[in-house]
Amino acid sequence: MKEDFEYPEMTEELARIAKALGHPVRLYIIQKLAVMNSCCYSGDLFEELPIARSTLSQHLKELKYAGLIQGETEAPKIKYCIQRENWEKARKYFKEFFEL
Amino acid sequence: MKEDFEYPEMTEELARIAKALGHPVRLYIIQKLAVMNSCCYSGDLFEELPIARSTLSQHLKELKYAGLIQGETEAPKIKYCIQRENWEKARKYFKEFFEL
DNA sequence: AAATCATTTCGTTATTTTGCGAAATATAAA
DNA sequence: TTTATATTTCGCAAAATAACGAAATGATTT
Repeated sequence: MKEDFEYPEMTEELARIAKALGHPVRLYIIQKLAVMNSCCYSGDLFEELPIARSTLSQHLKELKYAGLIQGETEAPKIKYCIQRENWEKARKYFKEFFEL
Repeated sequence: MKEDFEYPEMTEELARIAKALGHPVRLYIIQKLAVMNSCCYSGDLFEELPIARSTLSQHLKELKYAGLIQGETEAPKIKYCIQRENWEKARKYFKEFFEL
């Protein structure tokens, strides 16, 4: 019974998203990109945030891996924007989770 | 300028909450307690989840630390319920975050 | 007082995360 | 083709997380 336990539908996916949002730097970035509906370059964020470029890059990578953002080359920069499709899905999941 | 950087209001708190929700076991527990509006004992959860009691206890501790749940002694058991006040705050924060 | 029950804390191990600076990559400008 | 620009990857270290079983705790029943 406990061997073949499975989490209900959303649970694992929602946990993954929550985890990706579970760091101030990443939340800050998402806030900027999704909530304020803007795109930006790694360099822009570096100017604002008190962390090294490489650290920032790691966080961007994680958000990308989680599917929440996407990077579009605009050489020599990379323009990061929200990944609308997945973002909407995340919104929906959280909404369901919170008010159901 | 970057030395005295500060995250906007909610950011750190929301990140803390998101982090606490960022694990399937913890999300499952919250789902049970908050969404289904039920309380339960550690033992109940142990029966369902495929993890050791001690591991479960750790997760409960984290959720308690994050302020999302509270434990009320009902000896020799401990009845865990959602911490409504903080839960509503979390809801509000997420709501703001997601639809603003 | 001893045995039982529900749960937590402790000690340990393995893995992941967070952070940095240095070096690498890739493109554009000189 | 060299130089400059923007960003990432690499290699590393420190800290946090996740997991377990064994031992401890605290309350209740026998």
